Amino acid sequence: MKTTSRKAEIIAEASQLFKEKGYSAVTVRDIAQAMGIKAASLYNHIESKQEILSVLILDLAKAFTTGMERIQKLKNSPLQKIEKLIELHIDITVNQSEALAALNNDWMHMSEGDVLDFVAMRETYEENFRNIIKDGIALGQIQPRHPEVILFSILSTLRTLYLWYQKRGKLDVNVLKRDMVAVLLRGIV
Amino acid sequence: MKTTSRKAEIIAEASQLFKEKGYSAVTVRDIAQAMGIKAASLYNHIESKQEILSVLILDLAKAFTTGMERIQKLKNSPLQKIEKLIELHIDITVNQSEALAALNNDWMHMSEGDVLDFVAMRETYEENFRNIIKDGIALGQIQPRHPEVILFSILSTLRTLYLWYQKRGKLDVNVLKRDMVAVLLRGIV
DNA sequence: AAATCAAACTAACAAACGTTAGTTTTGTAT
DNA sequence: ATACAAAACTAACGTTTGTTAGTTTGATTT
Repeated sequence: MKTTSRKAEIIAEASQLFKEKGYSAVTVRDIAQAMGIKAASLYNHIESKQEILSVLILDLAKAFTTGMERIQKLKNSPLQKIEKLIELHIDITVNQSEALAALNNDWMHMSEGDVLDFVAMRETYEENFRNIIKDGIALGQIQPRHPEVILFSILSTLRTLYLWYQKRGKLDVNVLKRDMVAVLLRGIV
Repeated sequence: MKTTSRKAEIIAEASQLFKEKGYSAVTVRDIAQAMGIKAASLYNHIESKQEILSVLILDLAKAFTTGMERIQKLKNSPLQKIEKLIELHIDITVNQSEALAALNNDWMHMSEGDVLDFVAMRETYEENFRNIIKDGIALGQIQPRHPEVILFSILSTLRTLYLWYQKRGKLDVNVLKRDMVAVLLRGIV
């Protein structure tokens, strides 16, 4: 009863190394050693080192896109949608912090075509997020500040959450969601 | 009348490349080409590729430490000190965005000793920031939420500001400061 | 017992890496 | 003109890189 394919194991092991040292500083021999095999053996399962990176990043990008599409369809207010988006990021962070590191730091090392796909998905995601913020401002639910500053402030916090979660003793996810929503939406004063 | 040393020019050029591709993906031949010289010629001015990275990161870390020490001595309230810290980060971002990228992403590629120095400086900085937040909570100036969540939320936004500043048409610095202070301290609702 | 198949292995490759040694060029001061 | 120092050059080095080719191992199926 094999539950995970060998390829998936390799990708999981590689993602941890990528998170620690970055894609370019990790060699295929590092990955092989972490698996307890020789470097050449990896190529029975993967096409290239770059393929590992692309699988990691593009799968995760799709998860964000899917989540955004689901939330957009809800009959909620803009503010409630932003709460859902914060929860989406936290859920993904908790389950995929290694892939998140690669997505944040190493996307430019994918093949040219994959980079184009990724950047397009990213821009669409940000555009959708920005529109929800603008809707909230139009409805008077959100303060009339530059939407770009609001978007950036929320997204940068959520995107680097993976660096803190785990270092600080893996806080309870529900407590984290509640506190993050409070701080990001209502400030600290 | 030489105004900048050749070494400083190399470090400036390298920092731009590091920002785009990361330290490990940039070769000394890349740096040399950007300077219009051969790779070996670099070594008339620098000791190693790693030295460039360490100069970039440790100089910047010292700027943060110095700024923190100056602000701590002020006779201001905790909230006013946090405002000053936000302004400190923005000033540094505007003037040194390339070095900030290296500090955020490539500090682990310095020599072992330099990494230890850097991590110690970083922890001290965060500890001082956290204490200011705690003072604000004790005084009732800041809402009684987990200080760690507040610290993380503010710092992660400020640390990744370099990714947005410039992409979004180089906003006016004073406008940026005002908006960032408003969003980070008073939220968006 | 024979055949199959996934997954490991050894050996080697050409290219790219950071760095060194020694030499030549270039501009400035004597 | 000569001397000097800064800064470039050519040539090469030993390693490490990602990857390929062909072979062996070990378990499962026929």
